[in-house]
Amino acid sequence: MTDVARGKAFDPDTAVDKAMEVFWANGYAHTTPQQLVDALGIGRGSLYNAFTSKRALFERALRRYHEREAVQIIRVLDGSGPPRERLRAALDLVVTAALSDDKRRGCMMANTAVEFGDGDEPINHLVRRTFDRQEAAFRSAIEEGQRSGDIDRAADAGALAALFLATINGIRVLGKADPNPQRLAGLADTLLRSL
Amino acid sequence: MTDVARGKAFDPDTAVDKAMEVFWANGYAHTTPQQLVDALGIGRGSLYNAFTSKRALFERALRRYHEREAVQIIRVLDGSGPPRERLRAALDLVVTAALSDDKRRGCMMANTAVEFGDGDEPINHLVRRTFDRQEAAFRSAIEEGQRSGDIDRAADAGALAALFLATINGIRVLGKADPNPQRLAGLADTLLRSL
DNA sequence: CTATTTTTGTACCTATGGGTCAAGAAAGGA
DNA sequence: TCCTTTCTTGACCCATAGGTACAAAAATAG
Repeated sequence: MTDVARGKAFDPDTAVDKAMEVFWANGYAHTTPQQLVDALGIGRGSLYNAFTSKRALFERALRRYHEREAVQIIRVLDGSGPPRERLRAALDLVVTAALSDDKRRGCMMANTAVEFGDGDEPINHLVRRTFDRQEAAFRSAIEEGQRSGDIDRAADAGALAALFLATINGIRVLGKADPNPQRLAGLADTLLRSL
Repeated sequence: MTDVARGKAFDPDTAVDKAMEVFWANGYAHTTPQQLVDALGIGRGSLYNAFTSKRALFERALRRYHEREAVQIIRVLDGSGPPRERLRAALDLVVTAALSDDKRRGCMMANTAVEFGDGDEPINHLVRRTFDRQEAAFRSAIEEGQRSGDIDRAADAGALAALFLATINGIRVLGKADPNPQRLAGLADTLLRSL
């Protein structure tokens, strides 16, 4: 066998987590290599050696965000218990996040959607997938509620799911501008009442 | 009288309009002085002489956006005709904009809210004011509908207005990621049906 | 202990960002 | 006509962004 070489001194996985925090809080353009170096606690050379480029690291961070954060809402929706309550829990998750987010980071997916638009296909693709999945989860929960009779069967579950998706993203935007409980706290109720 | 000097060769008002387009399409961070120089058709020096800084020009551009674009929705809501129809027209305005926006510019207010968060008070203030006014306009229209009996009087007009505001901002975000008519076209209907 | 391979960190590099400035040009008054 | 004032322009400037190069260090199989 050929000789085995030195191993990494830092855990790349943890590093991606830290990078995620930085990008999440600052956005892509407003994040500098220096901030990443400081946050990850490794040298500049190691950073580029391990992650190739700022852009590539961002993509990994965004993917990580999807796995760690964006999926939470899906888990809640797919959970057990009455569908209506799951819908409420999902909305509450978003509202609570918006209100307790003192750094005003918002949602990294929404932030990225806004910052990149269609400017970068791989990234845009990730964002779309996240939105699509969340929408699908909303839809499943709504349809389940319809089957169990909790939710009006005449309603268009797909359309409602889209409305839920739009609303949570709206909450994220409003939270960025003004995390005002007066405005945000009642939204879950109001939206649920319309079912 | 003191001597009169050379007049400006360009119209600052028109220039702000042009700057608005650039910032709207690219965001603040992704806009370079060079792009502004090119778009305004004036020299670099003139630009800084007339507008002081990129930041200051952005603020003027954002203010202009408020006057020119963000107010449209308020005008529609404050207009005449049945309140429900005005609400629909306002929502349609946003949906149509999202779907026909081939540059994916989205809404400059929402974009700015996301890009800056609370990072810049004067700018954040502008964004908040726009949102507050739009929310108030939604509320007025809803209350008018309640008085005329078109809308359930038991509903909380303020809460509904917040939901409308969140929804239009959500539409803007979704439009950025994926201007998909399947998802967006029905939103106005769905939301109105909940009244 | 050594040969091999990979990591590490710092010094370095180039391009661009955002901004300033000096030298002329227009426009009216004396 | 010359003067004063303000505008215009392109050349210039500095700091930072984003990334590379390379010498030193470290880890492991033998």
